[in-house]
Amino acid sequence: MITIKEIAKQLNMSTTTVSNVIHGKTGEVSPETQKKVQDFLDKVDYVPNISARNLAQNQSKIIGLALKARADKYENLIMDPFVSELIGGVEETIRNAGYFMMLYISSDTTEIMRHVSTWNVDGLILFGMLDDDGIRVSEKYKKPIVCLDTYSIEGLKHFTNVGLDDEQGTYDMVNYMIVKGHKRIAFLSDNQSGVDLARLNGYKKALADGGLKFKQSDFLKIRPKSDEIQDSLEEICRKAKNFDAIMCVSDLYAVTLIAALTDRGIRVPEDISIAGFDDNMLGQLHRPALTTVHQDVKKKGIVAADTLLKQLNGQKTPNQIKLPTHLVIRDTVRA
Amino acid sequence: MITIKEIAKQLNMSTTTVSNVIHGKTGEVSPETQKKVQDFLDKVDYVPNISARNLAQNQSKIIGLALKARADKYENLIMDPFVSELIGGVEETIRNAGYFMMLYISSDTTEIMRHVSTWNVDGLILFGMLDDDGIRVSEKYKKPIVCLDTYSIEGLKHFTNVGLDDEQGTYDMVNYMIVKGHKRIAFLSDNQSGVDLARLNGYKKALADGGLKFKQSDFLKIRPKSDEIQDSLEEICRKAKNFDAIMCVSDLYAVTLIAALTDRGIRVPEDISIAGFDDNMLGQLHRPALTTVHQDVKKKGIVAADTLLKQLNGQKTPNQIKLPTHLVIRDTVRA
DNA sequence: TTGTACGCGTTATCAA
DNA sequence: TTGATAACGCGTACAA
Repeated sequence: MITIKEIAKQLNMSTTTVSNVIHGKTGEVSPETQKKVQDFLDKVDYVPNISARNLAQNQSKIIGLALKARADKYENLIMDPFVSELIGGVEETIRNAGYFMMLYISSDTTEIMRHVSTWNVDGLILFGMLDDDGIRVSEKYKKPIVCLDTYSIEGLKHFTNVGLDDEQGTYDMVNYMIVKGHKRIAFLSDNQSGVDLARLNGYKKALADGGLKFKQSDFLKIRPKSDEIQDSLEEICRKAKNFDAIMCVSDLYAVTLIAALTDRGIRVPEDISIAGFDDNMLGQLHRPALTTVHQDVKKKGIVAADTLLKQLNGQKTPNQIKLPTHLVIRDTVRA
Repeated sequence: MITIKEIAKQLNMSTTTVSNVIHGKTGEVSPETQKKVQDFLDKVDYVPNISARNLAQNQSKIIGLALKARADKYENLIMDPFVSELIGGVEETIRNAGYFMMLYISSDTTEIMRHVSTWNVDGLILFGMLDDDGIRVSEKYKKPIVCLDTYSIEGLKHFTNVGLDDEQGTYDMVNYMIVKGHKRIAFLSDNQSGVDLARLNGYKKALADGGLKFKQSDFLKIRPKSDEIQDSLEEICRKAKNFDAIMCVSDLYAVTLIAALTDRGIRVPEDISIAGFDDNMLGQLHRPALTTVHQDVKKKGIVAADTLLKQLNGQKTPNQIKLPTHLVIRDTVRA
């Protein structure tokens, strides 16, 4: 691990000169010395010490990707194909821009913020924030933040959010179900806030526009914790008799539900139609192939990272970026 | 971002004292001053600057998780449930031990090593290394390394490898197939080195022990690149007629294959039996549920991180750690 | 028990 | 065109 100081000593020159060559400030140094340094550099393959650089420049070249895990979903979070696709998109974009990515998963916002400030992280991508988190974050942290799939959180409103046209997505799908003759359509999710709420609203709107009435019992709540999910599915499958179709809030839940239904002799789509949301490999590899709402998760990650990079360069970015969705009609909704 | 220096100034004492209190060196400082500092600390919530600390101590508290992506599989790598489960296990363990995780994905070993040395990473978890990578890595990097699923790579032999009893896993499954009356059994994979080779060997051994002969044509090669996979599957499905069963090297491939077979009217397990390897959600949610070899991927990540942490504490660790596998008999191998 | 002073590797300022 | 030197924030040996 050779240092600039050491190089300067061996070459009988000052650290400034070496540093200038390293940073390509060609105007500041004569061609001869330039070459001399460059040759030496090639020989010893010098690697800068980022800690020292960070200290001197008060920046870190780190972008933090903080995933807030709901306690009841932690085990699922990292397994969800959604998350890994997202990470893939973000990591690639960040790396290509010469930044580094630090991944932090926690259910404790305070902990996340401590982590971020010790490392003097240059920018932050936040996923899974809700309720009062926003205020605490924006109090502590004064650098660029991009949120992902975050709806109207007080205190985060002045940050850019990269999201999806969730409402339109479920609207289109439920509308499609109605057109195909389904009347009793349920909605399945594990909560009613944020993204899930938006998708629920799209579903309700489609019902209303189709002349159907939404009843509280049309909302099916799934409890994803591993010690509750079986009971939860049992209950949902019992209620399934009352419906022609179920709009699920994610592909994961759709596929999980279909498996549970199949185990109980209820056929999809003959007995009941099921649709998902995400269009990930879970549904693509499923047979019958899952009818679902497509979103480009990797793109979401790329756009989020790109937006943050723009902010880091001092550019303004819009308050909301909504990526489109489209229907992927396959085989789990009866035609 | 308050600094120790600033705190010392405001409290009219030296930085040493403040630093001592922060590090709990209670013997060095009187109870009164201790309390005074502590109170102040709580009020301003001081966060240490890690860059400065790293520089002073020549360590980073960072553990690098480097995933080497084969160029032909990059898009699949991050989507594979295997990787996200692994990341989950590693991240959690590292975080609980007070370390930080830096994730780096690349197909270029040199790039990975540059990254690692700039950050002065304290320890490294390496996944997906092969061939000559090992030598280059161990030349550049003199700190603890733990490899994951790495077989006998020259130059990495003196590092601990956390792996699986891959050979036993496929042996057990193929043996089970034979017991159930299958005779013409193929093996499907995308390469024949490392983990895949070990699993192939287990398969061959089971064939031999069952009195069956292995022919070169029993190896089915799948090409996972998105522009080749369809052709590849077409070819494999054509060959499938010649077999009673196919042992797939992963659940992902097993499920992919079953979907392709189903699309062509070939039924599993009635017409052909399929087994996977991994036991991830892909197979669990599949119907018919996938018969597969179980491995605990999250545990693998945890063990790898734990092993590295031990080495960081100066403990010796064994050269090889092999986690067990066991059969999960479900519905895709005909009884 | 407390304080002073220096080093870690880099960048930046300013003088030569 | 080059070189001294100060700063970044922290830890620590050593002096008081």
